[in-house]
Amino acid sequence: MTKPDLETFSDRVYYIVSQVPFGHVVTYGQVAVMAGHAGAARAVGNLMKNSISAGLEIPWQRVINAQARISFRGDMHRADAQLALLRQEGVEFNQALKIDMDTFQWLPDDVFWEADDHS
DNA sequence: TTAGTGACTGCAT
DNA sequence: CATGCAGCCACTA
Repeated sequence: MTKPDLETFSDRVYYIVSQVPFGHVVTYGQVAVMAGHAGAARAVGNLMKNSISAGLEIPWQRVINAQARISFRGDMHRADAQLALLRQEGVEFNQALKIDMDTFQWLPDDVFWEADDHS
């Protein structure tokens, strides 16, 4: 896979999320690591939120939290939409609204970006 | 340049 | 299993 020469954290995040396969999910923390900024999970969440107002067309619904659940810390309206979208993709939720990560989590073989020591 | 913010996390209660 | 809380971090005003 040839990855674009993206410099900024946000551009990398948007690129990574755009690569998540239909019917699969990734966690905020996972995306942060893949973008070379482990620990920036919270920032990833902010970017997903911004992506909407920015009008970016990315599969933001495929990004969930480390508990394998949709984050309801944002507005419920968005959470409901996310749940519906994922179900449409075939992603299944158990009674506790949790996703079976062994089945649906996207674990790419390729390394996107190595960890950034500074920046 | 600085302070505030939040779609996060892991650990402790 | 459910809360609470203190780090963490890029983005914005």
